[in-house]
Amino acid sequence: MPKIVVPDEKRRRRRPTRGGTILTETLIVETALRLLREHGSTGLTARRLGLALDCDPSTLYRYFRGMDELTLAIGDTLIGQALRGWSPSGDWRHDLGTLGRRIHGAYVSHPQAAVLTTARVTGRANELAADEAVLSVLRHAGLPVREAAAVYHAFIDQTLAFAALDAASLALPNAALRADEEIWRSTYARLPSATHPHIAEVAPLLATEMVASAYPGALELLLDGIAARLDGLATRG
Amino acid sequence: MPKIVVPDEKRRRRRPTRGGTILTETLIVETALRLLREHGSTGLTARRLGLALDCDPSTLYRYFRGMDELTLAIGDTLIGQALRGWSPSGDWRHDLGTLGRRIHGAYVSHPQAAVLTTARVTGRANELAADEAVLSVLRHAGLPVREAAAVYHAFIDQTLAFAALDAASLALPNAALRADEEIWRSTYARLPSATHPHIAEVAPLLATEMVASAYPGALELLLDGIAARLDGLATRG
DNA sequence: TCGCTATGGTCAACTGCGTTGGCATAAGAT
DNA sequence: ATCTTATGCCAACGCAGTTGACCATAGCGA
Repeated sequence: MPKIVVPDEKRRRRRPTRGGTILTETLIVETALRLLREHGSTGLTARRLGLALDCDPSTLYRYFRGMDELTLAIGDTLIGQALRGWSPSGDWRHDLGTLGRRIHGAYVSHPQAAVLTTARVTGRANELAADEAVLSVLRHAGLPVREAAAVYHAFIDQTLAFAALDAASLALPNAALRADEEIWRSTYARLPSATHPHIAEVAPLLATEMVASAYPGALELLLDGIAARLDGLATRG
Repeated sequence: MPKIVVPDEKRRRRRPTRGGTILTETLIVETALRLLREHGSTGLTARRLGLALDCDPSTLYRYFRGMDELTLAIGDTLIGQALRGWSPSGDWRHDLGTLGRRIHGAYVSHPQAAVLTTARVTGRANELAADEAVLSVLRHAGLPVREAAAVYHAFIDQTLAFAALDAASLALPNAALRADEEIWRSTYARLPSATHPHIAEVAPLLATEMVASAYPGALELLLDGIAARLDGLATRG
């Protein structure tokens, strides 16, 4: 068994599969993303991936140590998509806002994949680049190391937390989604005001309110907080 | 197979299992919580649950339509634990803070279970009670219906989002946890300052910073925001 | 007290999952 | 042309959720 997995760059012999396709790490990841989109966050299986790539499932173990490592590669690809083409403008507020929205957006636009990876640390190239970018913006804005660390933590966790939550509800398997919608219709929308007066009162409003993400608002609040902290530093010394 | 599942209150004939235990919905849920704690968030299986309860896995289908419905019941139990013994003090800021910390705390104290349920709508009794409580606090604080709906959305999503993220990292399967820690040690802590200067600079700080949750701070920010909105309402009319 | 019936527990089986060890073969070096 | 070995394939293992058929018995009406 392949205890050793050859990294993509080091591969020399690219032998085509039974069906003629030539495998690549990126081809595998992209196909995995497609399967996730098509079949939901539990729909990525080694067998299905093998079928889609027209290769044996076990072949995948030549490229990744297991499904977990494939998951990490998928996560890093998402971060890569978020950063593609970005460069700092020099305005910290604008840059942080853009980074946050881009990362959140990349995850949310692949909700089924995001569910699998938001809470993981990949340590791969794109993740490192993103962290470096955020920290760089904070330091150039004038935050001392200690404050930069704290703010970095809040910023990245809030971004990932909302990404995870938003992605999770977008990515529910169809059955669960229908179940949740059904609960909304059959339970929340019909609650008698005798027992649940306040829910009954806002139910119609929530129907439109709850579909949008609360992230943009929360992000602005956070940026306000950072601005206040920077003001404090400037006036005090 | 049992298309019809008899709700717990309606059960009449409580026949003991092969091993003598008498099944209950709550006994099943509590055993499930124990299994989740002991075996991680993927460690709850029908077979294992049957083993722990000394009954056949298929028996569980007499109580829940499937593992998904059991999951929802587990989620509602968590919310129930969060609210147990709580009653409003009348001070909206204190009450909202307490509700947020209790809900976040209940999920985080059962991280493996939280991972499965944070993004689900159960529509069961405890969830409804929690929603009603939050909305009630907001309305009594003086927020008009429309604002209450928006703030409710931000509040509950932020609480759940951080709960989901914090729980997810606490609940990683041991293998993944070790993998992530290893990445931290082998990659982040050793990044050369030539390529990633800002990460290298804060790496020692982050080691202590990243273990704590960013939720309490984020919650206070949100409460500040609500306070400001209430001030605006008071002075303007 | 007796029997009927529906509840609720059990058994065996199906499909699909990740993963592994052994094997075959073609790509690339010589 | 030949050799090595990287890389793909095959068969199999154990475990998952779920289902249908079967059976024991609790609790009811007589």
